Amino acid sequence: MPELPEVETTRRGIAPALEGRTITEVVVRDRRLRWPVPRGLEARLAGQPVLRVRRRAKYLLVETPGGTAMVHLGMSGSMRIVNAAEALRKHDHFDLVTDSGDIVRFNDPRRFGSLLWAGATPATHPLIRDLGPEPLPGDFDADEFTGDYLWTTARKRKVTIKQHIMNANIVVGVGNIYASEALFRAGIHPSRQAGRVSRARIEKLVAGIQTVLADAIRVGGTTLRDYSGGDGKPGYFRQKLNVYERGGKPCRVCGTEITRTVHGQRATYYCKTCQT
DNA sequence: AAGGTAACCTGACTGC
DNA sequence: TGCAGTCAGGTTACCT
Repeated sequence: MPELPEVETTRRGIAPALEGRTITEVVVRDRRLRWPVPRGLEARLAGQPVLRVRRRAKYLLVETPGGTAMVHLGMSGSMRIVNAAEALRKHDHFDLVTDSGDIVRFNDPRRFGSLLWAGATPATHPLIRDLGPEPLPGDFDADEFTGDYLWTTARKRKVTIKQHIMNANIVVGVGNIYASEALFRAGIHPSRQAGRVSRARIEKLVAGIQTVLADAIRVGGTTLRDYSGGDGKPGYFRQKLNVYERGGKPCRVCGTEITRTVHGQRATYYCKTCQT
C-alpha cells in the first residue's frame, strides 16, 4: 500500500502519540510478518521513552535511548492511534502501548510488513545500509539526489526508466503509483531504457519525483483501497492522479486514452501522446 | 554486475 | 452461491 507519502503521513499521525511518551508495553499477537518479529523485542522496547519517530525510505524508526525499532508497512500495513477500549480487528498484529494510555496499533492483512530491532545504529542495519538517497530536500542524503546523480546511475542501464526510479538502491520512496505519476509529469515514456533518457529529461524527472511526492504528502497521501494515516483519515491524492489506475480514461492534458502495461510484474500507466 | 522471476500472504473483485 | 482466476500501494532471494 504505502509509498513515501503514505509512510510520511503515518509518521506524522503517530508521532504525537509516541514522542515524549514512554512505551509501557509491547503486545505482539502475531509474529509472522515478512520477517518474524524478533524474540525479545518487547523487552527491549518496554520502559523506553521515545525520543523521535523518524522515517528512512519506507521504514518508520522509533528511536529510544535503548535502541531503535523499525516498522515497515509492506503492501497493506497501517498504523493508528487507539485507546484501550478499542475492539481488536482482524489482522491487528501488534500494539505499542504508551504511558498516556494511547496505543499505536499495527494492522496488516497481507503480513508483508515488519517490526524489527535495529539497535543503536539503524543506519548500518542490512535493510537500510545500502539504500539510496531520500528524494525530498532536508531528508537523509537528499542533496545527493540531483539530475547529475540520476543521470550517472542510469548510464548503461537496460532496465526501463520506471524500474530504475523504483529501485531503492538508486532513490528511496518511489513506489508503483508515484513512479507512473512522476514519469507523466516529466513527459517520459515508462518503457524507455533508463540509459536512453536525455540529460535534460532526467532533470525534469528529478523535479517530477520531488513535486509529486510533496504534493501527495500535503493532502495525506493516496488512499486506493484501505489505507489511512495515523489519524484514521484517508489520503486525498487519488483525485489528483493523472495516470495511475486510469487505464482507458482520457488524459487530463490531451484527452488520449491512458494506456496500461506491465513492467517487472507491476502495472504501469501512461499517456502515449504526452510521454515519449 | 545486472536483470528477470518467484516468493511471501490475504482479500476483493470478475466471470462462468 | 460457489469456485477459479486475477489483481493489489513492497521487497528480498535466487537464478541466469
